[in-house]
Amino acid sequence: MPYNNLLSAKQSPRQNHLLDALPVEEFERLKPSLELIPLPLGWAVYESGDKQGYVFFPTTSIVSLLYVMENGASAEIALVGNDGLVGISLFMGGESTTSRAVVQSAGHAYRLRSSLLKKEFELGGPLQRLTLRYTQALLTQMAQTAVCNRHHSIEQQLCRWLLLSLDRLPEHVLTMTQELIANMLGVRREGVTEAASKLQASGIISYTRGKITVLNRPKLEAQVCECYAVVKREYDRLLPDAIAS
Amino acid sequence: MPYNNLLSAKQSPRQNHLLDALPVEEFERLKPSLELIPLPLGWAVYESGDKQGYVFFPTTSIVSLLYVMENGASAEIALVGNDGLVGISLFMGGESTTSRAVVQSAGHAYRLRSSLLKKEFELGGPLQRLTLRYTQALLTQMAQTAVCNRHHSIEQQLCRWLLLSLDRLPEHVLTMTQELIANMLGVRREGVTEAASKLQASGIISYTRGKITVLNRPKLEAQVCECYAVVKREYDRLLPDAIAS
DNA sequence: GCGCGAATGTTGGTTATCGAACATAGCGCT
DNA sequence: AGCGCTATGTTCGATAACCAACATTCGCGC
Repeated sequence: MPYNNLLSAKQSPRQNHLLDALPVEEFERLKPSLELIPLPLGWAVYESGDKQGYVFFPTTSIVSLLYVMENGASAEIALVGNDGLVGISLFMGGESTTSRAVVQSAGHAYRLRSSLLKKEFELGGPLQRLTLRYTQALLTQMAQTAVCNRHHSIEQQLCRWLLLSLDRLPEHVLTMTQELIANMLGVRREGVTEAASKLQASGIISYTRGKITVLNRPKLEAQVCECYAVVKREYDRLLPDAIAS
Repeated sequence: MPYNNLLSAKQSPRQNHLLDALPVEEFERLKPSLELIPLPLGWAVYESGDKQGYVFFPTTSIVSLLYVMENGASAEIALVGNDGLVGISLFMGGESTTSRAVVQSAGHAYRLRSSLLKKEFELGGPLQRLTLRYTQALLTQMAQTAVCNRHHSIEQQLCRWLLLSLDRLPEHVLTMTQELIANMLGVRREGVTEAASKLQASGIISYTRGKITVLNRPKLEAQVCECYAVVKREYDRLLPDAIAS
């Protein structure tokens, strides 16, 4: 049963930057098939190797792309929020990926049948241009994740992760336990506890069980490694129309 | 001045798997513009932020995509050899990337004017399909690099790196100092020395100044972390026609 | 065949992160 | 209001990789 928000797609702008950046004509073609659905925390949008029937354009949710190792340990590859879409392998031609996509922050997303997006993509128009540019931005995020994993401390990585998440949320508050953050970053929970308490001591964040509030974003940005800015600049460069408010 | 190898393009197969996988018609369109040129060791095919006039299809060379940090430290993001092409940002729409591309193993590559590739890409035919699938494979490699950087020891990463390089070379010999490998992996040279001497002690490799010979590939494969196989499987899955001999 | 420079080997001390085990405390539920 | 679960805090030793300085040795060019 479709939601009645369905009809209001595009009514409130900035729901999803990719959709917003589509010219009216293209958007109108997709609109009847876009369904706004809730994404519950922890839901696996897809598993490694899954063929996906739908792609998702998050509005208020954040989806984490992560790889789960044979021994169960995991590492986040990239974050997708209202700046992008989940399911690029559809139009990249692979139909599936080696990573999982898990809802990291509950919220909503527009769902679209894969076949429809693929058809629109193959027209070679604005949607193709946008999704490919988005994919390049995602690529940069992955590359920088690799760099950050190699060279930076847990504290710096936590800062990067907080900022990336914050940019994709309407609030300054993250609903997220330290345990979950540790899974994302691929480190131990204790490491996150230590880093988080330092940030709290500096007055940059405050947290209680499962809720993290960013109190002083400028200070957070002063503390983060270069990786955050590199990724942000690249998103801004590649998707200006999808970002300029 | 074009090389006379130019005329012999496609005469010796398996030079570059992407080019080889193109249907005759598409290949014939590009053929007159493909120039086989030497890529000298250490040459920067492009720098971070460069707009690229050419794309490169390596035949016997390997190009390393790496990010150089503000403090000069670096980390490899991915390897490109005769399985792919250097310069995907061209058709992804960004025209440039945040990473550098450096020749890691000297050899040759076909060079093609960016404008020509872009034109062919925009036709939406087999070349688009192939390059996008290749990009997804590259994406998997990047993701797995991030995972490996997070979770695996220097020795495991060295094994992965050796195998990835080996797969892209005609020989079982790598011309590469430990210092350079350390730069690629983003670790200290001493760490590589230690890992390499362990591998040598096990009879898996042997090396003298700047030359590494893989003596026992099965043993090397038994030692490597899962990251190698994940990447290899994904390349095989996404580009079967470009790989089946 | 010699020597210089580059590549490799070695050492001791330092740090970040891990791993495991356990202590405390806040939230939500009844 | 209190209980219990779950989130967070803390400790210990172990380890992998770092950093810096130095020793050795190979191979290329003269």
